[in-house]
Amino acid sequence: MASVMKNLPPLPAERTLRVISGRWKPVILYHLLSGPRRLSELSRLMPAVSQKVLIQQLREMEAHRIVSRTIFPQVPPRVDYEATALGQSLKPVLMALCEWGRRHAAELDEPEHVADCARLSLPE
Amino acid sequence: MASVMKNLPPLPAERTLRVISGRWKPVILYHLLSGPRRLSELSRLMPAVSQKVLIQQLREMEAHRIVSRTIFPQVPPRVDYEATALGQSLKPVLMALCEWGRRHAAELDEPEHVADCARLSLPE
DNA sequence: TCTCATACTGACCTGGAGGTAAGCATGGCG
DNA sequence: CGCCATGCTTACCTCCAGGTCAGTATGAGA
Repeated sequence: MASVMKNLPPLPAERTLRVISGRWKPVILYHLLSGPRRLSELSRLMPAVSQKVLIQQLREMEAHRIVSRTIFPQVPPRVDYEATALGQSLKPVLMALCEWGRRHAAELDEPEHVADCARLSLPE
Repeated sequence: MASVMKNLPPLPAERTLRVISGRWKPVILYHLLSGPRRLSELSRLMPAVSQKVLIQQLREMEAHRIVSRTIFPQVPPRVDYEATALGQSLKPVLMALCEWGRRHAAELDEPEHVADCARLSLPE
C-alpha cells in the first residue's frame, strides 16, 4: 500500500522502529544481509512463516526501500529479494539492537538461550 | 503482567525491539533519560497520551527493568519514574535508531520534517 | 463539608497485524 | 493429459495494543 510510506512517524527513532519492526522483518533482513534470496529460499529458511505473510513483509520492506525485488522471466518464475544499500546500512543498527538484547538478557533473565550477534558483523 | 517478562523473544535483536517498541516508549524514554519525572510531569510533557496508557507503558518498562518507580509517601501522592542503568544503556541504541531514521528520511522522503537526534547525545 | 491534585484501576471498544486455507497462472516434463 | 514447482492473491478470522470514559482513595485546605 502507498499508505505504508506516508505514515512514517516524524520522529527519526520511531520511524526506524516502524520500518524494522514487523513480526518477521528482523529475521528476513538477517538473511538478506548475506546476499539475495529467492522467495522459496526464504520460505525454506523460515518454515514458520506462511508465504502470504512472508510476501507481505517483503513488500513493506520494499516500499520502505530497504529491500529490492528482481523478477527473472523464467518458468517456473524466479524472484530475488535483496537488501538495498539502505537495507545494508541497517546492519549496525541491528548490531546495536542485538548487543543490547544480549546485555538485557544477561542482566535479568536466565541468560542462557539467547543467540549471539556474530553473523551480523561478518563482511559479505 | 508477569507474562510481559517471560514472553521475550530468544533472538536478541527482537528482544530489544519488544522492549522498546510501544506506542509511547521511545518518547517516554527520551524524557526519562534526562532525569526522573513524576507521572504528572510526563503527562504534561506528552498531552496526547492518556494517563492510563502512560501508566501502562511505564509499567511494562518497569517490568523490563529499564525504568524504576519510586513512591514518596505524601499527600497528594508523588511517584517518580526514572531510567535505570539498563535504561540509560539504551541511549546509544536510540541514537543508532535516530540516526538511521534521519538517513532514511533524507534518502527518500521529503527530508524536511524530521527532528534531529541532538539531545540524546548530551551528557546528563 | 465540598473541592482539589495526584496516581491509579476497571469496563469497554476498535483497527490493524498477522494467522489459516484456498485458489490461480505458467510451461516443462513424464 | 495430468502433475509439478514457483510466486502471488483473496477471503476470512483472531487477537491484542492502545484508545475512551468513568470511577476510586487520600488528606490538605477553603
